[in-house]
Amino acid sequence: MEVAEQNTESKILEAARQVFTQKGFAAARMQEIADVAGINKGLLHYYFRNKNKLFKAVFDEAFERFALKVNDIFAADIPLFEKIEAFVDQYMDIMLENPSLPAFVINELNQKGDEFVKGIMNRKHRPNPLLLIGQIQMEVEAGRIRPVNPLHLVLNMLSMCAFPFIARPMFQGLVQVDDATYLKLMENRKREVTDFILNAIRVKQ
Amino acid sequence: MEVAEQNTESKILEAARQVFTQKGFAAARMQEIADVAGINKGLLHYYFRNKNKLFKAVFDEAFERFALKVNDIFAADIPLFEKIEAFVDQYMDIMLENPSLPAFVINELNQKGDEFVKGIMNRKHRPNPLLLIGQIQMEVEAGRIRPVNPLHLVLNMLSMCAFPFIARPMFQGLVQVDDATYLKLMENRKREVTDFILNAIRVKQ
DNA sequence: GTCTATAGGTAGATAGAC
DNA sequence: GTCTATCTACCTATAGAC
Repeated sequence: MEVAEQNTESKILEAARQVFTQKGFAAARMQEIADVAGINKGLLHYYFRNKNKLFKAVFDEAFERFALKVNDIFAADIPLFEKIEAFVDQYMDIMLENPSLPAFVINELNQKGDEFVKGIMNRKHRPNPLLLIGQIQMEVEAGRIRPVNPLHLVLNMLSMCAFPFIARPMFQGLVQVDDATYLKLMENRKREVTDFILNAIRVKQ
Repeated sequence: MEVAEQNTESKILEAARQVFTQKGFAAARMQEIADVAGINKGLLHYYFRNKNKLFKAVFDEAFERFALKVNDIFAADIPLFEKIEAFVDQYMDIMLENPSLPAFVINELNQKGDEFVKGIMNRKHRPNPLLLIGQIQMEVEAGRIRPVNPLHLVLNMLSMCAFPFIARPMFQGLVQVDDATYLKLMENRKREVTDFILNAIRVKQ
C-alpha cells in the first residue's frame, strides 16, 4: 500500500493520486493520504497548503497527461481508417494503464460546479476533437464513407472505448468475471470495436 | 429548489434523491436534504434512522427502476433489428428523463466497496443482458448478421447510449454548446446510433 | 410527528518543538 | 523539513420538549 522511495513531494502526489482517484475528493481523507505516503499529516499542508490545492495538483496533472495523449492521436496525419484503429488501440491502452482514472475525472467534473469545469476546459492542453471531426467531414463529402454525423461518430468512438472502464464495477457485477478475464476481454475489445466502427461507416458495395 | 406538497417521507426521498445524485454520498449533507425537503434535520433520522439507510433507500429505488425498464427491452419478443432500435430509443429516453442518475449510480458503484456492489447485484431485479446476448448469438449462427461477439455488441449499445450523459460536463465543456443544443443533439443521436449499429452488424451484399 | 438543542466524533488546518 | 499536539469547525446522530 505504501509508496516507493522518492522525494517527499512526489510521494505525496502519488499517494494523493491513489486516494483521490479511488475515493473521490469528498470521501478522501488527508490522514489516509499521509498514511499511504508514509509521512505525517502536517507535511501535506506544508507542501500543498490545503486539501483543495492538493486535489487540484493531482487532477490537473491527470487531465493534462490524458489530453496530450488523446490530442496526439487526433492530430496524427494518417488516413481515417488507420487513425480510427490507432485511436481505439491507444485510447484503450491509456485506460488499461490507469484503470481508475477515467471514472475519477468524469465524476469530479460532474460533482464540482461549473466554475471548476470552465477552469479545466479553458487551458491550452485539453482534448480537441476538431481535427478529427474535420477529417471525417471530408471523407463524408468525398463519398468515401457513409454520410454519418462526424460529431456523433467521434462520440461513438469515445463511448465504446471509455465506458467499459468507467462502468467496470457494474459490468463485472452483471456478467460475473474475475479481474483477469475482464482484462482479457478488454484486450479483445480493441479489435472488436475497431471492426465495428469500420463496418459501420464503410460504404456498401 | 423546494419540493412539492406530499407526505413527509416522500418529500424526504425526493429531496435526498436530488442532493445525493448531484453531490454524491460523501459530499451530500443531511442539512441540505432537510432544507430541500423543507423540513427539519431531526425528521430525517426519525424516518430513516441514519444517512446510510437514507442513501440505500434512494439508490436501491433508482437502480431498480432502471433495471426494470432495461430488462423489459432486453426480454421483448421482437426481431433483433427492431429490438436494437427500441433499445436505443427507450434507453436514451430514460437518460433524458433522469439526466444525473446514470453518473450517480456508476460513481457510487465505483467508490463504495465490493460488498456494496455484491449487495446490489445479488437482487432479483437487476439488468440481465443474457436474453439479448442469446438472441444475437442465434442471428450470428444463422448468418443473418456479421459474426460479432455478442457481449461486445451489447456493451457497444450500452456505451453509446449512456456515455454521453455520464460525460456530459466534459462533452459540453469541449464542444461549447448550451443545454438546449445538447438536448437536441441527444435527440438526433437516437437515429444516428441506431443506424450506426445496424450498419455495423449488417451482412454485406 | 415535528421541532430545538446539544452531544459526540471526526477532519482540515495550524502552532511550535526539534 | 518533519514531527506531535491541538484548535476549530462541521456534521451525524440523539435527547427531549411540544
